[in-house]
Amino acid sequence: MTAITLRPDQPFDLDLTLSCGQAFRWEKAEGWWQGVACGRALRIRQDADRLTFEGADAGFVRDYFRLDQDLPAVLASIDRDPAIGAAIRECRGLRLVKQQPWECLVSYICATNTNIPAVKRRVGLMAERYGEPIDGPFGTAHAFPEPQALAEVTCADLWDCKLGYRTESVRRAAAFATENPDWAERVAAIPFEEAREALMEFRGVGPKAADCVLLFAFGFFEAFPVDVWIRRIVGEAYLPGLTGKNCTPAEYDRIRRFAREHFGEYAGYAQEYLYCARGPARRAA
DNA sequence: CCCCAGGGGATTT
DNA sequence: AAATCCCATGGG
Repeated sequence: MTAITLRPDQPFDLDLTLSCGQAFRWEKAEGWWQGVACGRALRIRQDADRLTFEGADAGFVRDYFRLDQDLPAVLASIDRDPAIGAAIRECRGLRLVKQQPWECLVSYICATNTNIPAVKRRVGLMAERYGEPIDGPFGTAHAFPEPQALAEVTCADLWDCKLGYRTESVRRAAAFATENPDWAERVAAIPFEEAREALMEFRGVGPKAADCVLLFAFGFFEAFPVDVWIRRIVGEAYLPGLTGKNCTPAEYDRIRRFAREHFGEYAGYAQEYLYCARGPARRAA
């Protein structure tokens, strides 16, 4: 068991961070969050400025939760109007965790046209069946499977992980990542718009999934994923001219380019704060 | 039971 | 380029 004390000038809210839907392998039980991240089975809780955890060292925890990113500076940079200002006041301490590209890519392929519990189920089944076992603080957990492990799974068995019509997309991504193990390094090394195009070469990855992976795994904080909630929120607060119910490609581009201009280089943080403050989690609660 | 959720791809206009 | 349908699953 390890504990670290958070700096008073660097807010962090573990509950908001893990419950806002950005990562799919966390569950809260009896006051503790437990999950698997980057091959570590981690159990962690927060009491005010104290973080207590087991399953990883302090360096990993700081890195995964981006505790060294200057959050007040980020929030100050996006705080440009009353709507985002309210979201910041409500969700201060929410941080974007640093996910692994491969797991994040597959997770968001599995997230198309579906809800968060279903994504968790799919990712969990793939890990449980094909991921490396990890002895951790809550029994045997499983790492997310490496590309080769998934590439060797038959379509029928992948289908049985409840992937549905996404099965073929995951299978192709696994084959590609097995043959091109440096794919993520190459995406990380090129400019944002090019990286976005590169991710959309994957079958099953469109604008929304690409923006999520760019934001959550590659640290492209200007990425602004647009789902129906964000579309609704942006339509109400910023772009009242939005028409129709569906987000057409042209409309998607209009929203994300507006956000990049309006919020600046950390537009992705604005997206998370708006989603967290006014999206489905809050309305349900 | 039906409806909603609600992303990407294929097809058609 | 825009509109329409379909895909498999989970939640209300």
